[in-house]
Formats: sequence, C-alpha cells, structure tokens
Amino acid sequence: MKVKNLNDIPKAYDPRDVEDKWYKYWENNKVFHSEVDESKEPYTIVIPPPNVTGMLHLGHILNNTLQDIYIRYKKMMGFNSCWVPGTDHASIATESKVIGFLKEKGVNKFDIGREEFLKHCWEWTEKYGGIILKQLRKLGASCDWDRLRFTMDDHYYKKVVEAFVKLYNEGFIYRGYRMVNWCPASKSAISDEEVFYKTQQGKLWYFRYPVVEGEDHMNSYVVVATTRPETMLGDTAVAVNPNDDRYKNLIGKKIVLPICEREIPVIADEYVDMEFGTGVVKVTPAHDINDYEMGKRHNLEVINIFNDDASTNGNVPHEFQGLDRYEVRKKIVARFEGLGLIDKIEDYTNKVGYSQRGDVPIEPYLSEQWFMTMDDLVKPALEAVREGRVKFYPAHWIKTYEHWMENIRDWCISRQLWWGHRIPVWYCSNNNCKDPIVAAEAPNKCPVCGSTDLRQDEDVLDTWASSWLWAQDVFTTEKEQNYYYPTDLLVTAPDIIFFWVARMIIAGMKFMDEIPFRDVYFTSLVRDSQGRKMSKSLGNSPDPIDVINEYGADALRFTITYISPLGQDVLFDTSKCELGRNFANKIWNAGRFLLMNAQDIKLDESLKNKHVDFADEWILSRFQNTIKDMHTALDNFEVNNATKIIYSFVWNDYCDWYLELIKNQIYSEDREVKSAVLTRALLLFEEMLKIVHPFMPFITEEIWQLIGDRKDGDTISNTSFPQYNENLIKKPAEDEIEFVQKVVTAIRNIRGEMNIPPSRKLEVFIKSKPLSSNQIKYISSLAKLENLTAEENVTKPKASASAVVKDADIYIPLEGIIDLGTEKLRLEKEAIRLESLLNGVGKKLSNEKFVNNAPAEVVERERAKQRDWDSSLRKIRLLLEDLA
RNA sequence: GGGUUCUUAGCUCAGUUGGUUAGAGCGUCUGCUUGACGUGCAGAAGGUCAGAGGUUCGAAUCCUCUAGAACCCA
Repeated sequence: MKVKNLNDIPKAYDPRDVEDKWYKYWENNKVFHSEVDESKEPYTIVIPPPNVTGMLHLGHILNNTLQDIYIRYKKMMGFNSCWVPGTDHASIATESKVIGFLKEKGVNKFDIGREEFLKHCWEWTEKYGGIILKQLRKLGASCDWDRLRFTMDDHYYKKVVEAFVKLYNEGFIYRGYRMVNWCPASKSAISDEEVFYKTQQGKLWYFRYPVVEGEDHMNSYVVVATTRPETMLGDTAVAVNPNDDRYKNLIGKKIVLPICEREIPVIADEYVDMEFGTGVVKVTPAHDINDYEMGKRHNLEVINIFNDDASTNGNVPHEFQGLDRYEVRKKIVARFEGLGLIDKIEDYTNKVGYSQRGDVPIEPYLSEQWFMTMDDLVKPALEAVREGRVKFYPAHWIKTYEHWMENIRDWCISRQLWWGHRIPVWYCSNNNCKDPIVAAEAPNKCPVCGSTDLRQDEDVLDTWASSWLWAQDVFTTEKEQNYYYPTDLLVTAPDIIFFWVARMIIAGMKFMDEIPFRDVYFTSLVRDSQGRKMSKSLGNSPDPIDVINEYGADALRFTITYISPLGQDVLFDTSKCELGRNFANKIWNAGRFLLMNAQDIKLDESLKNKHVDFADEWILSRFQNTIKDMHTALDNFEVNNATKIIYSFVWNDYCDWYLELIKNQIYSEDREVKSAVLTRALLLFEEMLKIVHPFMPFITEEIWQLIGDRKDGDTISNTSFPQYNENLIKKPAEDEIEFVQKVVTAIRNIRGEMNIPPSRKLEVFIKSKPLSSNQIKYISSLAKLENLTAEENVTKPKASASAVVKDADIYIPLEGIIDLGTEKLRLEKEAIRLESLLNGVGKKLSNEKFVNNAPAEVVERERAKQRDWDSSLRKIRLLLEDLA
C-alpha cells in the first residue's frame, strides 16, 4: 500500500476535469467491453434505445444511472456485465423533423421522392445521432460501445423484415380496409397508444334535422346533438335507442339531411345512449369508430368527406370543398343558423384525441392498412408475467399489463411514412395476380405470371414493430445470442409498458420461445419542483448537461437516485444536486484527511491488526451490516434505499464518529500506532469507495487512484465488491460505542443548552461501573473534557448540570455558569418524556391479552424498556430533588 | 364510466412481512476561525402519520367508507 505524494490537494472537490479524464481512461482501456466467456455468468442489459436524434433529458438521466449502477455493481460482484447501447430510428419523430427542416428550404418530400428524402434522413441521423451518445458518456454510463446498435443497421433491419414475413406466413398479419387513428399532420395512421387525450372546452351543437312525414311534407324535425358539426356532411343515418319511447314512431322514417339534401334513414340501435343529448344521434360511419360499427350493423352507406390532411374532399357540396375541418365547422354552423336549424348550443367539456407526434386532433379515418392479430400472440407473454418469469418492479404494473393484454386489439403496423423498415410486400402490376408477394428479399419476378413489373408497398412499419426485437437482435451471432439472451434487467419508463415492454415480451416468446428479460424496473417520472411534468413549452426542464457542468455527474447521479423511490414520481430541482455535491465533497475530504496524514509515514498492512480496540471493531461491524443492507436493497430494486445506506455509513459512521474517534491515534507520537491506525482507516476507506463506486464512479476512481500504487489500466471498476463477513459483526463493540455516543451527545447537549463554547474544557464525573481507559479517552476527546472521572462511588458536585445515560449518571460541575432554572427545565422535560413513555409501556404490560398473545420476545423487549426508563426516571427525579 | 397509485415534520420524501422512543435531506433557530471538509462541525425546535369507522392484545402499516391529488384505460 502506497499513497501518492500530494503537494497540493484542493480543499474542495472539483469534478470537472476529473470526470472527463476517467471516462476517456475507461474507454481507452475498454473497461466496459464484454466478450462471451462461458466461465462467467453474464449480466446483461439492453438500453432502451433513445431517439437517434434526441437529446438527453432528466428521465434519461435517472433511467441510465440506474442501469449503470446495476451494470457496475454486478460486474464487481463477479458477473460478466454487458450493457448494450444503441438508438432508435424513431420513424415518425425523425421524419417530422426532416420534413420541417426541408420545409424551411422550401422543399416538399413528395417533390424530391423517396430515395432523395431518405438521403436527407440519413444525413440528419449522422449529424445529430451522436449527441445523445456523447451525453451518456458525460453521465458515466458504462456501455459497451463496441456493441453500439441502431434499429436501421443492416443486421437488425433484416431481422425486422424476417419477423414480418414469418408472421405473415403464419397468418398473424393481414391487410385490411379499416378505421384507424389518422394523424392529418403526418398523413399517417398511428396506433392507439400514440393517441393522447386532451380535455377541451368545446360546444355541443343541437341541430334540427327535418323529418319526411309523408310525401314532401316536412312539418317536423328531430334534434341531434353533436360535438363535430362538420361531420354532418358525411351523415348517412340518424339513430335512436329502440327502447326509447320518445322516438319509437320515428324508426324507419326518413330524414332530409340539411345542406346535402339527401334522404337518410332513422335506425334503431342499442348503442345509442338515451341520456346523452336528445337521445337522437347522427351517424357518420366514415368518421367515427362507433358510427362505423353501427354502419356495418345496418348496412349504411359510408361517405368519406375528408382528404388525408383532414380537408374536405369532393364528396361534399361544392362550396364546402377543399376546406380545413375547422373552417368547415364554422361554415356549417353559420349555414344552420341561416336556415334556422340550430336548436341550441351548450358548453361542453370533452376529451379530444390528439396525435402524440403531430400534436393535432386525430381523425378516425378509413384506409387500407396492415394489421397484426394479437389474440394468440399475447398468451405466452401474459403467462410469462403471471408466472413470475418476468418480474415487474414495482409489481403493481402487472395489473396494468394484464388488463391491456386481455383487451388487446389488432395492431395497425403500417405507417404512411418513408423513414423506417419498408414493408416487405410487393404487388404485381398484372391485375390477375391478386395475392401480394411477401418476402424478406426483393423478388425479381412475379411467382404467378413471371412479370418483372413489381411495385413494393409504399408503407413502413410502426417503429415499435421494429424495436420489439431489440432485446434479442442486438446480438448478432447465434453464439452471442445464446450467451447473453435472455437479458437480465430492463429499466424503462412506465409510459411505454404497452408500446415496448409488452411487445418485447410478446416478440421474445414468439421468436425465441424465451422471455427477453427477467426483471423490469419501471422508473419514476421526473417532474419539476411544483410537481409538473417536464416539458419544453413550460421551460421547466433543465438541461442535464448544464447540471453536470455545475455539480458534476456523480452529484447528479447520486441525487437523482437518492430522491427517486421505487414506484413514485420524483420532484426534481437543480438545487437538490447540492446533496450529491456535498456528499462528494465529504468523501473527498475524508480521503484528503487520510492522505495528508499518511504523507510522512509508512503504511504497513502487517500492522493492520495491531493496536486495535472496540472502535475498530465497531466500524467494521457497521460496515458488514452496510454491505448486507445494500445487497438487500439492490436485490429488491430499492435503489434509493441503497443510496441512503451508503450516505449514512459514509457520513455518519465513518466520518462523524470513526474518523473523530481515531484522531488521537492519528496524532500519536508512537509511529507504529499512527501507521497501524492509518493503514486500517485507509483499507476500510478503499472498501468504502468500492461500495460507492456504482453510484459515483468518477470521484471513487479518482480517489482510489490516489490512495494506492496503481498501474496503468488499473481501475476500481475491476475490483471486487466487498464481501460480507459475519465474523466481523461485533455486538459488544457496537454497544460500547453506543454508550460513548450517548454520553458524548448528552454532554454536548448540556453545552448547547448552557451556552458553553467548545473552547471551554469541562470536567465531568460519571457515576457508573468503571469505564475502560479507551472509553474515557474517547469520551474526553469527543466531548472536549479536561478531566473525566468514572467510578461507582462518585457523588454529585454542587452546582452541576446532569444527565442520565442508561445506568450512568453524568455530572458536570458548572459553578458560576449554571443557570439553575435552565437545568431544572431540562430535567423536567426529560422526566415528562420518560413518564409518557412509561405510561405507554405500562398500559401494554398490564394488558393480560398483550402479555398472553404477543410473542415472548416482544413482551420481553417491552419489559426491558420499562426497566430502563423506570431506572432513568428515578435518577432524574433524584437529580431534581437535589436541585430544589 | 373502469383501473392503478398516493395523502407521514414548514418543503421533498423514507418507514420491507402489523410490535423500535415514527426517521432522512433541505429549510428554521442557537453556538463554533475544533490541526479533512462553512459544499463544514455541534446542539435544538418541529408530526393526534388526510378524516371516520372496523379487524387485532397491538395499526402509519390490514379492511371499509369519506375527502382530496396524480396517472392509465375507455
């Protein structure tokens, strides 16, 4: 053991240079690289691939810090840790950005065509794709960068296409003309999960529709209520509930649809809610999912009134054509007003579906799409979670998962976009060849007629229909896949439980016949200090890189895990990083203290068991418990608990007490004593750095390098996590220290209450059984005493303040300083406290049912408490009498 | 409308299967140029665990209801 010679160790830890330096060092030495090694058990995590052109936000920080903690921890526990990084092509998100970029230059994607447009996408990807990966390095993420993957990599692309072909051949994929959620901004179908609902203050318009009573007699009308007046142009019926007595006579009659002047029937359907509006609803099969179903039941005409950008098409009267849907709405309402056909208008709050990507209201829209039938695919995936082969943390997400899986609908997997995995389907130009050609490789000719005039489907796959293979196909050889798959842990946000987690499990069971991961950790949602979601528009989302530059990555990592309980949202504020920064500084200074004192002395590991006393036993005992508690916390994914365990050991046990206790020996004239104690303190400090390392990799590496004689390439990352050693648990030493701590605290308390400055040394008498010389030494030094007498026959000096710790009376003579009133108040307060405690325990113990029913050890514990408190109370009362 | 979760100190939160004197960080108050650290040290104040009922010898913890908040699904 050899400490580096340090001429100038800064007083405050500055992470800036340190962090970049060590990240480069780790990368250069390929510390994070993993290879198949059958002699070791793998521990594998695949990163939830961020959008390739995305930027790091605080959610990523939390998520990736957690992954890094497990990767580093497991590595130090002897596993072959492998963290596969990568990015997602994010079909619709990236395409929208590129379209926006081209638009600024006055270019439209349809003008330049598919190939040219994709070139721009790749350029965009190359230009911005590296940013988030660099940012992950700033965070200290120990990804195996040699395994960097992208969802559009050749190998991965091929796998996605092959999966499509396989599912098609097995009958899981079909093409159909269906109603889908249509995003008019991106002019593409989107999935149910990409629709979010906004509560909006809208109106409910009550329209009068004239009823055809007899031949050409229109002397009455029905009133229909609608939130979307413009869709009346596509109405093909009016519906009432068959049980609604008010309207029974209407059923079967005809309505003349205003403006369009077409006759439509009144139908009866159970779907109609008699309570809503007037109980009569207009039916627009082309633009409402429920109306569409009703239309199928009643064989209604389906009139599509919109183009793919939600402007009106040629199916509406000429004057309304080619207008945006909200323009049309205004005009329709105005026209109804003009015709005197508005019954009333009410304010109405409803939820409107918006496209997550385009942030415009979605349009239920009929179109030709590719679908995957899910019913049979979900079964094994559902079982895997139910049977606990895949575990969720927190477990309550299982219910959400089950509910979704049980109510799953066919998945629309085609998107009218260009950036992504193009659907591997070709159509022959020969009208006689009806069947599409579905193949992983582009066919040369039509297998039926031999024509070479083939046209590939224009659409690409939903991004999630590619990323669902992530856990299995980031491994590119069979050997690797066999070794690393199934992976061990997935850390992700709960908002993609359906999009991604569920679908990955489905894909794993389908294509690998095996779960994709054993544990799924759902992270907290990071909110601002007022509990609002982080959002760009609110401007309440700090740039993590700024935070890192201000506080250090270690500080940010430690803080965000410290404040993120499993299963709860976390309220983040940049200033909270002071917690982590201060903690880093504390570790730094503890190290600095040891290093400074070790400069002029030879450390010698053979001395480590010499001049040992109960303080040494105590701190090692505490350390064992700390290790044990950390394993428990990490095994249960209670990462915030783990950080708290570390924090309290390092700060409270090691720094506040242990280092203070050993200062006498550190300053000892006896060089062997000094060497022995410093050797021990540094050895433990090094072990302590190891348990902190997964959480704060940079500072621990920095100090680890300073406190030992390291060779190039050495890293704390490659050391072993300290092993729990039951033999080092020493209850007697813990009790002895506890007594010392209580006595010291009691004396400090008196100092505080009596306003006695620390510079004034005190004389103290303790009435107790004799204390060991070490105990006396420690108490004297920590409580700043000039003399301490501890004997059984001590009598209380006049004018002294006093306290009771266990069986011991503590007397501090304070002639001339003591304020008897203050002292009396102190003791009375203590007496009242003890009385109320005794009252509580007394009630318990006098309750026969408690004594009879409670476990013996619980009862015994209560009895012991009663004895202790009772004896303390007696002593306090005597002291009070003495004062009076 | 259905589901999930939450309500503990001024603030943000811990509190594992019911049994500790209900804890931490921040903030507040008091003292400290103590030979690692003021990004620090020492001490203190502060909680009828949202409310009501129930189960139990015993409830912050389990059950029911009420009030409030958040999220998901329809």
